[in-house]
Amino acid sequence: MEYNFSEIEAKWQAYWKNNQTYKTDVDLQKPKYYVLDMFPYPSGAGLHVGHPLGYIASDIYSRYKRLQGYNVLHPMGYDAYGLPAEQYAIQTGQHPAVTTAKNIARYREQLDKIGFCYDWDREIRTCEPDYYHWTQWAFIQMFNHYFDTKLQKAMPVELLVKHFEKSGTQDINAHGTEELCFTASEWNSKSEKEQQEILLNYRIAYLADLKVNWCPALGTVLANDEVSEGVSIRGGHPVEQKVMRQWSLRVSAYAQRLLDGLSKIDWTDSLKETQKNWIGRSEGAEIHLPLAPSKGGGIEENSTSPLTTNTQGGGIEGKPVHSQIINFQEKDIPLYYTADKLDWSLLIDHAKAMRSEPTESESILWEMLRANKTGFKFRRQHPVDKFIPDFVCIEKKLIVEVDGDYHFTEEQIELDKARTHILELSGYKMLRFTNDEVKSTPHFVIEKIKSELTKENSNDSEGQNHSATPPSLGGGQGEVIVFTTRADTIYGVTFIVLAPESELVETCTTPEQTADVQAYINTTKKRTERERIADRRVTGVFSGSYAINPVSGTEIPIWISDYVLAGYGTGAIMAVPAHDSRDYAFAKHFNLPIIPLIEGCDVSEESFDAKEGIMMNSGFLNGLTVKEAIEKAKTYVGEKGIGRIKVNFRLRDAIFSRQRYWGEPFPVYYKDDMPYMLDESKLPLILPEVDKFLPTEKGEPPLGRAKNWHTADGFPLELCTMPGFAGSSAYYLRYMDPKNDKALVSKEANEYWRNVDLYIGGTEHATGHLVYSRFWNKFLFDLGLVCEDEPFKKLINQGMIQGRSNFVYRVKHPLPTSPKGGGDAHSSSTQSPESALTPPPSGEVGRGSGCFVSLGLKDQYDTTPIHVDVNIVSNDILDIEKFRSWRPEFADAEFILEDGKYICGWAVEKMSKSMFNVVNPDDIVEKYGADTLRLYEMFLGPLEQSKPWDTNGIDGVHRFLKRLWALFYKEGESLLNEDQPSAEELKILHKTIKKITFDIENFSFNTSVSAFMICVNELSALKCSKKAILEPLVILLAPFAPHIAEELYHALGHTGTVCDAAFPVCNEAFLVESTVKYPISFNGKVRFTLELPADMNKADVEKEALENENTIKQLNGATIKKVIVVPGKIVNIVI
RNA sequence: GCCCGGAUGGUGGAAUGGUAGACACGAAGGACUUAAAAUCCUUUGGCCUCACGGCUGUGCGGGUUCAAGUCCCGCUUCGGGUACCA
Repeated sequence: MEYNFSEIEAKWQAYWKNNQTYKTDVDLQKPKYYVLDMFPYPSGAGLHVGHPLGYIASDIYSRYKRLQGYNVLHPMGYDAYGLPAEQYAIQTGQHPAVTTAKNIARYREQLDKIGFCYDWDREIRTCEPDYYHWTQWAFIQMFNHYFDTKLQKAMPVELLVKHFEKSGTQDINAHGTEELCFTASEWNSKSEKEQQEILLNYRIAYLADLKVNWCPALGTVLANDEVSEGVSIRGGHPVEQKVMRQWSLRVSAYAQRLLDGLSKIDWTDSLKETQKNWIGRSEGAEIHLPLAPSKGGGIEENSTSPLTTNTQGGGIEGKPVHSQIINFQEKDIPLYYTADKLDWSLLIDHAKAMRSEPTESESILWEMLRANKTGFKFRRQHPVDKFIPDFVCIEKKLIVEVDGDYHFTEEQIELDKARTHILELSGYKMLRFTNDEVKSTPHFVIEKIKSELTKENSNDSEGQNHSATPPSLGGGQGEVIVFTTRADTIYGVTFIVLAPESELVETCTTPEQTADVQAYINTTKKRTERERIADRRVTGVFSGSYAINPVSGTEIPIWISDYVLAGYGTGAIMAVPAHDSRDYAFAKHFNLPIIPLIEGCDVSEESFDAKEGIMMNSGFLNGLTVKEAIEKAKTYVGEKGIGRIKVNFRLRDAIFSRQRYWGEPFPVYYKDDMPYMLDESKLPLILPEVDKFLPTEKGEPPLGRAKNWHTADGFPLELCTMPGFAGSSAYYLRYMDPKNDKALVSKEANEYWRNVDLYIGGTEHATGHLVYSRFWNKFLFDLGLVCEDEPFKKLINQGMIQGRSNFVYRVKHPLPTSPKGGGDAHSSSTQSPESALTPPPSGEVGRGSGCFVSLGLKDQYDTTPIHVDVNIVSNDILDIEKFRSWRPEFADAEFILEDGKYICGWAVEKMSKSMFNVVNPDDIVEKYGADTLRLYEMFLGPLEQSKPWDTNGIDGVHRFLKRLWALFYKEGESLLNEDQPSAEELKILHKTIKKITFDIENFSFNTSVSAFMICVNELSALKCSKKAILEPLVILLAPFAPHIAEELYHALGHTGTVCDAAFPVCNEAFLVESTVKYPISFNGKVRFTLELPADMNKADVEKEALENENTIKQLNGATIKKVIVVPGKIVNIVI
C-alpha cells in the first residue's frame, strides 16, 4: 500500500464532517481556549499560497490545545461587505450579494481542501441580516451613550440630559467635539432640535461636519487608515479633503484607555509601538499669547532687550510699550496704560458717534446678557478707562463688543485693534462678535461669552485647574493659543504659525495682508492631500499681526502656513526654529530670526531637535537641562495663568459613513433634519434593493434609489451605509454565540469564552481593525455586555509570503563580438525587476527576435528579461514545450540552451498575477496533498518573518511523509509490531516530544518540522515499526498533518479520532545521557572532543582533559594560563 | 526624516554566550533499472593538502569575554510601517 494522500485526505475530511469532529460547545468541565484568524475578505481572486500560512499556524495550535484537553473555539467566517464587490457590481451589473456568495463558496472550497479544524456551524457573514442586526444594535448603543472623562467610561446620554436640565454645562465631564457652555435654564428653553444638535456634540456615535478624505473615484469617504500617501489603499485612487456631514465614532475619547490597555496584552513590541504612534499621546502645554496691536511687515529685531517698540502702522504709533510689557510679565503689579488722553478722546468720539443708536444685534445680545442671565452682572455702554464698550462685566473684567458693518473699513479695524490692546493691558478681556454672528447664531455667541467667564474664573481661583475642557480652536478673540511639548523653548519663539483653516486667520489678518492671505488660503485649499505630501516646498504668508510672548514680552509675527495642521492641538504653533526642523526650514525660507537656546548647539545649518543640553538665552530657565526646563516651564505656565498643562492625542474619531451601497444600513431616520434611532424592535434594518449601484442624479448615495426608504411614519432613512470595519469590530464575540437572536452574545457564552487567547493575522491591520475593535470592545465592556476589556490577549503577525518570479531572456540581437567562453552563470537574484518586461498581450508580436538564451549564457547577448509563468518552470528549468504553447507569440520560439536545458533567472517579488508568480494552494494539494502543503508552509521559515515561496523545496517534506509511511507499511504489508522499544528508540521519541512541545508553545513551527524529519530519519535507520514508539509520534504529528495522522492512528488500531487523543508528555528519564562529548578548545578554538562520564566533577574533567595525549600534542610545550571547565558543556584551555 | 525588523553556503533556513551551517532543496558521484520514475548510499561554505590535517569564515569597523552569529558602541545595506502630530 502506497501513501495515497488524495484518497486518505478525502476519506478523513468526510469522516470529520460526518462525525462533527470540530463542533464546539460550552463545556464548563473543560478549560476554554479561543483561537482566531483575522477575518478574511473573500476577494474574487481566491486564495494564493500565502493566505493559508496564518490559518495553518492557528490550526496547528488549536489542534495542539485540544490534544492537551482544552475546549477549543476555532471559528471562521467572512468579512463580506466591502468596496471591491461593489466596484465589480458597478462594472458588471451583477449584484454584490451574488458575487460575494460566489467568492465565499470558492474560499470555502479552497479552505476545505487544507483540512482545517474550523467549527463551520459557527460561520458568520457580515452581510447577513442576522449578523448586521447586532452591528446596527451596537451603533444605537453608541448613539445613546457619551464618554465620561472622569469615570473614563461610556454613560447613558439620559444622564447627560438630566445634568443639563439641572445645571447646564456646569461641572460636566463629557468628552465633546467642542466645549459648549450653557445654563440649565437655557437648556430647558431650547427647542428639541437645538437640544439634539447639542447632544450630538457628546454622543459616541455622532453626526458632524467634518473634514473628510473624499475619494471621487470611489464616490465615498475613507477612514484615515484606508488612505495612504494621498491615495485610497483599495484601488489607489486620489483622495481629497472635503467638509461633509458624516457619522463618526468618538474613538478619541478612548485614546488613553486604548494606550493603557496595550500594557496588559501579549502582542509584539513592534505592533504595540505602531498602535502607540497611532494613538500619539503627547504631553505638553497650551500657552495663551495675547495679540499685539502693532502692524507692518517683518519683525523688529531688537538685540539689546526682548522689548519691542512699535515703529510702524497705526494705533499706538510710536508709543514705547516698555513699561506695559514689564508689567505684563510681572503679573502682580496692576496693569495700567498711560496713553495720551487727547489722542484717544478723538477716537472715542469718533466711535461713539457711530454707536449712538443701538443696533438690532446689540439689542439681541443685551436681552441675553441682562439680569444676570449668564450668572454674572453685565453693564451696557459702561465707561472703562477711556472707552465706552458695548457690554462690560466688571466682576470678571470681560468686555463684549458687537461690530457694525463700518468695522470693516481699514481705519476702523486699526482703531478696534488698538482699543482691544489697551483694554487688555488694563486687565480686561475682550470678546468681539459681528452683527451676523449675533443675529444668526446667538446661542453660540452666548456660549462663548460664558465659556470666557468661567475660564477666567478657573485661572483666578485655582490657576492649576487643568480640567478636561479644552478651549475651542485657536482661542478667544484676543489671543492665540498654541500647543507645545517644548514649553522650555518659549524664549526662542520667533514667530507663530496658524493653520490655514484656523478660525484665527481672519482675526489676525490685517487689511494690507488680506489679499496675500486670501490668495494663499485659496491655493492651499486647491491642493490635494497628495500634492501637499509630494510637494515639500516651504509655503506661507504673513498675517500682518503680532502676538506677545507672555513670558519674554517680545512681539512675534503671526504667519499662516499649511505645515501646521488644523486638526491637531489648537491649530496654531509657537515656532522655535532653532530647535524644530520644520520651523527651521520656514524661518530660513522667510528669513526669520533663529535664537539658539541650548549651550553649544550649532544652528547655522540645521535645527537642534534633540531634547538634551543646558538651556541658555532663556531667562529663568537658564542653566537647567532640557528635561528640567520642560517641567519648570510647564509649571510656570500653569502657575502664572499663561496657559495650562495639556495632553493631546493624535488619534482621531473614526468617520463612519460611506456613500456606498454594499454595507450595513444605519438604523437611523431623520426628523426635522435631526437623526433619530430606530426602535430596537425594528432591527435588523434590511439593506434594500436598488436598480443601479451608482449615486442618484442629485448626487445622493445609491440608497437614494431605494423605493420606500423611509419609516412607517414617513421619515426618511439614512442614505449612507457603514464602513468595512463596522462588521469586523465585534465579530469575535458573535462566534461565541452565532445563532442568538436575542443578543449579540449571551452572558453565558461570553463568560465562558471571554476573549481571544490567540489571534493570528497580518500586520496590515495594525492601525485599522486592531484599534477599532479594541475601541468597540471597550465600549461594550463599559455597558457591561462583555466581561473582558481587551478582545485579543495574544496576537501574532504572520509574515508575508512573497513570490519568486522566473525570467526568460529574449535576445534583442547577438552581440557583435563572438560569444566569450564560460560566461559566469550567476543567479539573477540581483536582476532589477523593474527592467523585466511582462509578455506582450496575445497577438502583439514583441520586438526583438524569437530567440531566448539560457541564464548562464545571457551575458554574451543583449537581452530583455521577460516574466515567465512559474507554473511552467521546475527547479528553474523551463518546460520548453509548455512555454511554446503558453502564448501564441512564443509558438516558434528558439532557445540557446546550456547542457541541453533552458535555465531561468529569478527574483523575489510580490506575489501577483502581473508577475506570473502566483501559486495556487489547490494545485499543491492536488500534486502533493494537504498535509504536505501544511508542513511545507510551516517549514519555509519562522512564522513571523516574510519569505519567498519556492515550490522547489516541497519534495523534502513530501519525502518525509513517505518515509513516515514506510515505517508502517512495506509493499502493502503492515510492519507494526508490539515489540518493547529500546532505550535508544525511547530517547529519539522523547527528544522529539520535548522539542515539538517547546516549538509549538513558541510558534516555531519550522523547527518542529525539522525535528519530525530527524525523528523519522533516525527511526528509519533503526527500522523501528514498534507501536509503542509510533503511536505517540502520530499524535505528536496530528496538529501538523492531520490526515495522515488520522489514517495511521486508525492503522494503530484506534476507532475514534486522533483529535481526541492525549498529547504525549516528555519523560526526561529517557533523555539522561551517561556520557558527555566534551569539546576541548584551545583559546576558544575547538580541536577535538573527549567523551567523559556525565557525572564527572569539574576537577576530574579538567584533569582528564589536560592529561589527554591530544592536549599534549596541541600544547606542544606551551604553558597553560587558565583552564575553563563548564560541566556538561565545554573545556577551554587558555595558553 | 522618524519607528520597527532583517543581513549566516548556490537556495529556504538552524544554533539557552559554549563544536557555525541542524533540517531541507539544489548540485555532483554511485547503487537498483533495458530505460525512466520512485527509492537508497556518498560528497557538498571557501582556500591549501594525495592524505593526515591546517587556515579562513555569520554585511563592515571597533569593544566586552576564557569563549561572540548571539552582548555593547559606531557604520553599510535591504525590507516593513509611518509622516509636516508641534
